[in-house]
Amino acid sequence: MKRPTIADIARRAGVSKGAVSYALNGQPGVSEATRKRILAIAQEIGFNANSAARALSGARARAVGLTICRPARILGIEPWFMGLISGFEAELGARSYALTLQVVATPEQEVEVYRRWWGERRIDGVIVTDIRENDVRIPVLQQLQLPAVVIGGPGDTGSLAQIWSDDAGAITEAVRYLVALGHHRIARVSGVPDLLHTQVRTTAFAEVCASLGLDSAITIPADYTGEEGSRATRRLLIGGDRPTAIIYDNDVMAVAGLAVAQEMGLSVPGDLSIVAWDDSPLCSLVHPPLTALSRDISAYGAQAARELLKSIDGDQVGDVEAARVHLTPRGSTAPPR
Amino acid sequence: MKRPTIADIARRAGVSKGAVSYALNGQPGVSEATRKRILAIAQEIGFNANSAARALSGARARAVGLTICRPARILGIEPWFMGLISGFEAELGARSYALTLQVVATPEQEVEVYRRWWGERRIDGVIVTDIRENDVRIPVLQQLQLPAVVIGGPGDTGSLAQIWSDDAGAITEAVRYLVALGHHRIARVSGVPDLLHTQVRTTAFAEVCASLGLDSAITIPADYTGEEGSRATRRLLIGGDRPTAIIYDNDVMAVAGLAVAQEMGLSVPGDLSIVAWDDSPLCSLVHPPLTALSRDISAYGAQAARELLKSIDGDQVGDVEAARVHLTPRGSTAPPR
DNA sequence: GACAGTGGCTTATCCGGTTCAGTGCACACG
DNA sequence: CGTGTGCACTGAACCGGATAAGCCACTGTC
Repeated sequence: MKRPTIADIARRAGVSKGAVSYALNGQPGVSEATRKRILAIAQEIGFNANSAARALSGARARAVGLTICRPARILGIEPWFMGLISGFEAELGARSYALTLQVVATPEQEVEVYRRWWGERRIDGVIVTDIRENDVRIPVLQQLQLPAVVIGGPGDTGSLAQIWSDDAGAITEAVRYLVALGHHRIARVSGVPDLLHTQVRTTAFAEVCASLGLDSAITIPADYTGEEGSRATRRLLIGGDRPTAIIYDNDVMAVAGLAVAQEMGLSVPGDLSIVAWDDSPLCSLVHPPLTALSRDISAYGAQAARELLKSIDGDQVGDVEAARVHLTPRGSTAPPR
Repeated sequence: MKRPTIADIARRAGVSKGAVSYALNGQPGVSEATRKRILAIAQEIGFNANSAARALSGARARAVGLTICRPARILGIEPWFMGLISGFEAELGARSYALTLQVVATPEQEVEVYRRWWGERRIDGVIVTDIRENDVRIPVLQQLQLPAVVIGGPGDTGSLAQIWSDDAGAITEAVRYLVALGHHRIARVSGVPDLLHTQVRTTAFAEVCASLGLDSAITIPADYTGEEGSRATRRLLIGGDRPTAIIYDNDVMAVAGLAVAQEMGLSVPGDLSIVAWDDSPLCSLVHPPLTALSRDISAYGAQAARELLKSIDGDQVGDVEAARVHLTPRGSTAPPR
């Protein structure tokens, strides 16, 4: 089956290719009558502009890129990325931008992918997640002048747009809540320590615990997987004065922690309170349902996509704070007994 | 920053654009010495062929498409798609094909997306998941002559390649195992009934239960979400002669079922045995860990991508059976007491 | 020594859009 | 009636590769 081109439309409408192009793109230069006729023909023969030809003649590729740098075994179960992606799609789809995905192993590979995409003119911008301190990707993107939105700060992103949520405020709220319930020994199982938002949370956690005069406030670093979540939880629970509450940096580790508590015969929330982060449906799935720091990941993704599209359109964009993270109390938190 | 083109390379090497193109693509027509010189220059200036130009001159777009037709609230937590995607990436990345993703709401929208992609020449082929009976997408893809690999059969895919796993065999194995443990009343909570592989499983389940003379063998349809998994489980467990074992069509519903059992004060596996499907890390995350019908989803995805690339290369492809699904017994199954 | 064959390269064309510099025409105006 | 203006549209160049056709120098053959 042959794909229709603007030349086909031009022939049938008895006008030139140029006129068709103007008509289809809503440019001035054709009469209203001609435009309608051309649009009708395009509709009739099911015309879609060849994206390659369009991209080649200077216009947009009408695609944005997302690289994901996490091991495959985490990706499947981690609800974060899929939530983000469905948020992107909501915005991109509406403006018929495509989303190009690439899973990589290291930040260095991400840089390579950016360079390649840029050279190939494959995409008009990228969404950068899992930002680290002195992230190698930032200067490259600036040098390439590739529109980008950084998720996971706040951090020093130079001229790149960024969108971030107030993780420090969120963890402070969670700790205050636990203290109000009567907890004195609160621990935390964190995500990958290199990531900027992990550092933000770690610092804020230490500060609020100190300011409230808590007995103990350790953070054990983990990597978002269930295995490390279990391991960290076991380490915390076998100690002499074990914590009465644990805050986890994502919900997968929180669920794993819950299983460890059950396996050790501890009751949740009686012996141990658990607070998860992200609040995907996973949290309401288990018994007891997990208290969580909720945020609408899809909405976060949608907002990031909107900012990126703005940036691609040449609008000035800066820092944007996403909707507030809030504590959703469920059955996994209670006063310690 | 200006992107280097083959014209830049040609100028620096003192040859024509044509020669550079031959050299870069490993075509005959240039001497080994010239080829090396050209490749060295390309390397040095960081050349990447403009994908639009390449696609325009008849070559491939070097991208494949994947549409996902599931509500956003399922996507985040369902490990299946991310597993599949990371499998695709492993193969596609190696041949520097890009993966273009689109989340849609209905199969009709998927058809539209396929038509648009085809018209735009944006992709060289598509991966089709969640196939239904008389799926509307099959005839469209055949008509467009768009290379495709169908996942989720076996079904009637006409000339399209397909890859499928022996779900009937798997569920038979699970039922036989439960019967061997001493179970007589086995129930099942299925995925979306429209999907072909759900029907395959439902039929096989009914058959094996009948052939083994089981007292009861109901399948309650659900939709892969935790909520419906809980609901279906509650319906099963409040009845008079409740089942002693339940098989779930994915692991999210199985985890939800486990939570319902715990909430109702039933012991797992003492009062109720649970078998999950897919065996993502989620199954080993909860307590007790879930017995599951395991398959390597990433490997499945990788195999699908390989078949698709073959099909794009014009090779003949047909039906392929994926690696066998096998039962992984864990703590959630035991003889009924 | 004429001629075919071949390797190595150049030239020109094409893909399907966008865009800019015209062109022809109608109409207004002095 | 000549001129200016604006509109609707045409024609052609251009984006950056792939590729068919053509050209030249050299080799081998009879």
